[in-house]
Amino acid sequence: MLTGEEIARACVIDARVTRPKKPQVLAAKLPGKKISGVTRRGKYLRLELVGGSMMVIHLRMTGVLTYVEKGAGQSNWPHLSLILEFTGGDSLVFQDQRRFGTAALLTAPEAASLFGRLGPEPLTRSFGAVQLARLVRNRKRPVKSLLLDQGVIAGIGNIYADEALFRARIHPLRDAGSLNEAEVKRLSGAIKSTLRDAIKLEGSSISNYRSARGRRGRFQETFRVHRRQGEPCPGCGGSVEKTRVGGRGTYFCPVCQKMTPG
DNA sequence: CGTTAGCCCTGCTGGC
DNA sequence: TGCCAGCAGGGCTAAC
Repeated sequence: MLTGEEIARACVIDARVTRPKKPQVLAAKLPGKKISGVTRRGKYLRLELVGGSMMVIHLRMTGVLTYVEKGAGQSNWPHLSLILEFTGGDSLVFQDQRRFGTAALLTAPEAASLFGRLGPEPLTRSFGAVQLARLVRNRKRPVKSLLLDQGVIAGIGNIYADEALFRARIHPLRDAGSLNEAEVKRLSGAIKSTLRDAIKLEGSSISNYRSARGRRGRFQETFRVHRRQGEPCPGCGGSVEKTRVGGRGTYFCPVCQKMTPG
């Protein structure tokens, strides 16, 4: 249980994890801090600390956080980036194969500034067709790059954008502003159902992702188009195609996901 | 307002 | 079998 733990020591194993800030700051400032809560905003994991500051962790693609209980025994941890040791003897281990992940200690105003730049949370009750319609209105850019823009909607990654657009039967290159009312409604529902299903299956373990309890996710077993280039579309049996949108690999069914409104 | 390119990084894949 | 180029992607900056 992270909430209530007091940090005894912060060991930065790989200095790249704190970029662009200096790694010494964590080791100097974290000891003695108590965790008052654990929350998520977009793709950021937040350890809220008593006093208002915040430890903000972003796993990117290959980061893995593991909660290790006291007396769990020795374990070999490849790609170690950071270890937080708690006064009770438990610890939190951050591994990251590709070293893209980050951990930062932010003051309350710094955190407010970072999270204030993020768009709304798609899984909240207030997010729906009405709010999505406002976000796409007059936006002349591919709907997929809009979905990936964290300042527009928070938390949608490449996998989930592809899968949500397929579920909504919308071509990833459609101009966001060209979506009609029915399409906006389908897309808002598809975003929610895709994210909910992924959470239920504990995420997508394409390579090394593991939950905090060390388990692999299973959402990748249910991908309908993502990374399925050349395979049959589950909707029509046609061939799934691949293209690039905003520099990201993009998978879709050209039959089910039309460029024309409908 | 918007785009693309490049950077960061390492492990896997495919071609020869 | 072994080598090497290319790919994967989230967030950021720079250039346009």
